[in-house]
Amino acid sequence: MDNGKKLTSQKQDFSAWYNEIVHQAELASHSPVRGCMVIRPYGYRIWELMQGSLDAMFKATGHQNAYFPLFLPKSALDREAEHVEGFAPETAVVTHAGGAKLEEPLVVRPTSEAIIWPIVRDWIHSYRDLPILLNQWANVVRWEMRTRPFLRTTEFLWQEGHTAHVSEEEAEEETRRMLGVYRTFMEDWMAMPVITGRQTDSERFAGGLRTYGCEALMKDNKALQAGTSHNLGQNFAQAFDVRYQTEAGEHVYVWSTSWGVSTRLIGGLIMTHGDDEGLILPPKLAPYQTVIVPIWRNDEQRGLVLEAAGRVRAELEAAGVRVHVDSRVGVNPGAKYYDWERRGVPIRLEVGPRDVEAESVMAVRRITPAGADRKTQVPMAGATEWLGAMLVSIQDEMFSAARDRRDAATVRGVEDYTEYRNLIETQGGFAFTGWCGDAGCEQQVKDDTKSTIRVIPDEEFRSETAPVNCLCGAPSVCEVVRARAY
RNA sequence: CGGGGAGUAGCUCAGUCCGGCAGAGCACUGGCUUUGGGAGCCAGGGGCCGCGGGUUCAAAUCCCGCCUCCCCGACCA
Repeated sequence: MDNGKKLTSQKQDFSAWYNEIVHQAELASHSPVRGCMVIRPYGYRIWELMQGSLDAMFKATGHQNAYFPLFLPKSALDREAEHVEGFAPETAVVTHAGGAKLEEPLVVRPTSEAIIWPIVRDWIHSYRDLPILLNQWANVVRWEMRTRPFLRTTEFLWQEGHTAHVSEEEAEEETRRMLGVYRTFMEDWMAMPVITGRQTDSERFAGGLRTYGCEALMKDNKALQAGTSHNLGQNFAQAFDVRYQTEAGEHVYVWSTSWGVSTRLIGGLIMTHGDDEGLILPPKLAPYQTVIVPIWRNDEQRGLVLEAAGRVRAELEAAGVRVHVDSRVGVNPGAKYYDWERRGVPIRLEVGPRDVEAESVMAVRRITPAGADRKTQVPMAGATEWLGAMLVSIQDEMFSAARDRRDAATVRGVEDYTEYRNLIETQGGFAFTGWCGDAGCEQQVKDDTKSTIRVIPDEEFRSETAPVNCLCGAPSVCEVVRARAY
């Protein structure tokens, strides 16, 4: 399963630590194709669990799944000027197919607005056809210069929501609603706290009106944009002539939105919770919420222990717990412990002859640091209730720990530029500062410190007293969150 | 595209300076003994030494050309 080596220290080289976890926890493999990734079954199972809960939330907010073509005619992408300018440098283009040169090149979708709206426009005639609330689970391709497993890959899996509305207010409401859905998912399922807010114009979706995002802070104090929600205004409706007839009989353009999260979230999960022993998964997204490791010395004990393990498993399964019995022969219990710790399983249950005798199981929580007293003896009779409650508790503890770490790495009220630069270069983290609103100033700080304005935070995240000045000394027009980011 | 590094077994690499049978650890296969924190012994399998050319009796090693990957920057969900 692995090469038996300890992980490197995350303090020394977070990037190497991250890559080792990805490989040792069997989440992904390198692809022979540049910058692409192979998601292995264990990693894909995490994605499936993410898909499941997100999809349920999309359905609960009235959305329906659909599927649209992988290829965009180049002319369609060209329809929205800012959109094509934003995405053209990173598109892959098919020029030949069927043994001949194509009359019109096809662009492998970097996002699907340019294929969805030319199609969906024919579904919309009247105000009674609106809103259109669609979601697509798909892969997209963006030819980025630099790639990292899950965080930035040439090809990635995601969901993209696309909606059309009768008014700007409705579109804005939808944009904000889905940002909220993302936040709920990230915090309640991933146990990853985020700051929500609006992006500055320089970070806005190409062709959109307003972009909102969720920003998380990784363990190395770098920010990760975990999801975005865009109010596209009428830009795409105009580009693709998507109109409807109002009650009064006028033909007017729809207001559209789009929003997406990707397999990048798996990277966020790793970098929010992992430690030197490997991955740590929140119970709600763990392929196995518990793994039972049977321990025996001879065939007789093996029979007894496996029988007891089987009973515990059956009871847990009946209670809806995702459980696995690691009954591999010829692998020592210790080796199994390391395997499942590396793969982030929240609770390990050990069942040996002594436990069978005492009618109990030995439970070990992944989030408790290695040490003498981390094992808890749990009576077999109440094991299912104990474990169910413990999974809930672990989910909460993980969120609290991540939020505390994020808050501890957050600084407010910095106005002096030297102090800011020093902060970013030494400890990193989120810095709440003022901003003059000038894009030139934003760019200057970026060039200078490699840090960017991550988000203009929503009200609940703002400081009690608004900053007076921007880092440049000019009066601040709004508070912003700055950080170095992935 | 600029700066640096590396291509040898599934993985991590040694061997290259100074040419002479293709190597180690881990992983894998079989056998026996083991199993409460990464088991031991024995026996095996596995190679286009990145690619092409050149020098030489002889090239992983020297020479020429090419390709690829990784790291740091510029781009980004």
